[in-house]
Amino acid sequence: MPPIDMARVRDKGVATGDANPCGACPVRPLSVCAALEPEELRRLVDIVQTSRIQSSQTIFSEGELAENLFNVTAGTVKLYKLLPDGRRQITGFLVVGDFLGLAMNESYAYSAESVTVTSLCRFPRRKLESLLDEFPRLQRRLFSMASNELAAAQDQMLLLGRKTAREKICSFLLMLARWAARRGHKDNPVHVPMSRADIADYLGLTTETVSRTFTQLKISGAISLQDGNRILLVDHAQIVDMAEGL
Amino acid sequence: MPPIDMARVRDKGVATGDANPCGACPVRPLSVCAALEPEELRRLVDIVQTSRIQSSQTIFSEGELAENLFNVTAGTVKLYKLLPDGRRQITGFLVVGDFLGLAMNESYAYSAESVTVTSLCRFPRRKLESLLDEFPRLQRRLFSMASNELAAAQDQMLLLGRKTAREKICSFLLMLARWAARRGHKDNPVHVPMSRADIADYLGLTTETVSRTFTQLKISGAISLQDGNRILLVDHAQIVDMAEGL
DNA sequence: CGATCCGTTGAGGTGCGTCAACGGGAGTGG
DNA sequence: CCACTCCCGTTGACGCACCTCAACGGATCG
Repeated sequence: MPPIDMARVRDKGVATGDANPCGACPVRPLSVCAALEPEELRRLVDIVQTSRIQSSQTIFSEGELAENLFNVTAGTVKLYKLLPDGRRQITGFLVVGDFLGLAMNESYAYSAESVTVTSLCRFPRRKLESLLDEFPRLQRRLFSMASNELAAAQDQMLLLGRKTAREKICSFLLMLARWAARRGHKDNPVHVPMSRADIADYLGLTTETVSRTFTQLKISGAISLQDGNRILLVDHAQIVDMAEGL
Repeated sequence: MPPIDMARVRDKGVATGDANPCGACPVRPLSVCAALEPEELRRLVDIVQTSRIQSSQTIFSEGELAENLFNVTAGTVKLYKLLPDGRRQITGFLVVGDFLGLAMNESYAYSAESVTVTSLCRFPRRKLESLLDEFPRLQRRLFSMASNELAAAQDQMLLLGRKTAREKICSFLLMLARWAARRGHKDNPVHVPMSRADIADYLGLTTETVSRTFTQLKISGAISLQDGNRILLVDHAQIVDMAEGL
């Protein structure tokens, strides 16, 4: 997972971007840049660089000086932290519309890596921060996103600390379905772009346990594993119940 | 744990507050209200009500309409979420200077309860939000606090998902020491205001495992359990290592 | 066609949960 | 003052959910 060559990212961004890439951006309603005034949007366009990266590319690493913030416009990104001996916890997946860099001071608090082919808008941090001072609306939007992230983080703590493997897997499937619905995709069967190892590190399990739990759910008739990394939620109500331990 | 009588809270607040309680507030540097202009501070005073509550009092419950936000000026508060069968995850402890209500939309995303005798500043949510629009500085401060909370949440996910019981306990002790240091208290021995049950529900363990792990650390010579809920960190460097799995 | 990666399955071990008992401190009432 | 209860922290015995280690098949790729 080599780090991204930022010069190349910038070049590709210029190459793929048109004069006003944000004006026609189809995912704007989902993003930070939703509900900005035309004037504000133009100022944002001035500092943004779009780019497209392959899967398994490191976007930045924990502890690095945080010079750029990103908005995900396509694909999936994972955030993770490592222990010295290599144990990994994935703290979140980002999909279209999510903002990358909410939790940081001077340095990134986690590493970020693309799971699939991914499109990003890159904002130099200094410039974005001065825009924040000029446009309270933008700051308000970011604060609101941070609040939502915090609420999601609390949910994840409940999952990690108190749920069983089966409850974790069911919660995870429902989260994927909600994401798909938000993007306007069909949410059943649900597409699972990440590997078993990524799922395990997100849920605090091992790949073996993830695999076995999927098999159990399949045998019990709750789900059906389809090709193309898709999972059919056969008994949706039962999965909802199992996600909460009922 | 009966809910607080808000009328009584308000009355006590009026009773204990003086004309400009914030101007002389000793914990202001730690709080949201740090670095506000005198004019801004005066506007904040207009909407704030201070109160003091006993331990084990419910401040609000998950799912309730979020009508008030709080600032903790003394004592300790715990935030938690419950599963239908009663399993509990404490998602965080708040100490002096912490803001209560960062993660919410219309409703509270978790329940809040006092651990010790606690002093609170209460802000009606609507009024605080309109102040946010007027004073970007205030909004900036809240956003910064939310960012820090998010980074802390990521750390907690790593702890819950990937650390062993001993690593969890050592991380917890170091967190308490950092809090004490921030407050200007001596950080060794460290004061532990919460029960074993609260520690367990914060770390994703049971009270028995918490107790056993403390005993192990005591036997190994890393810590010493003192009376008055205090724990002496005998070998601080070793505890730091153990917290990270080294 | 070997090499590598990924997902699955099996066998066996263990860290932590469960259940139970006990002691000390605090509050309560006689 | 004691007797009683309740709550909390500790300790022991035991069980199990999940981890560890290992093997295997299918897919992808040079």
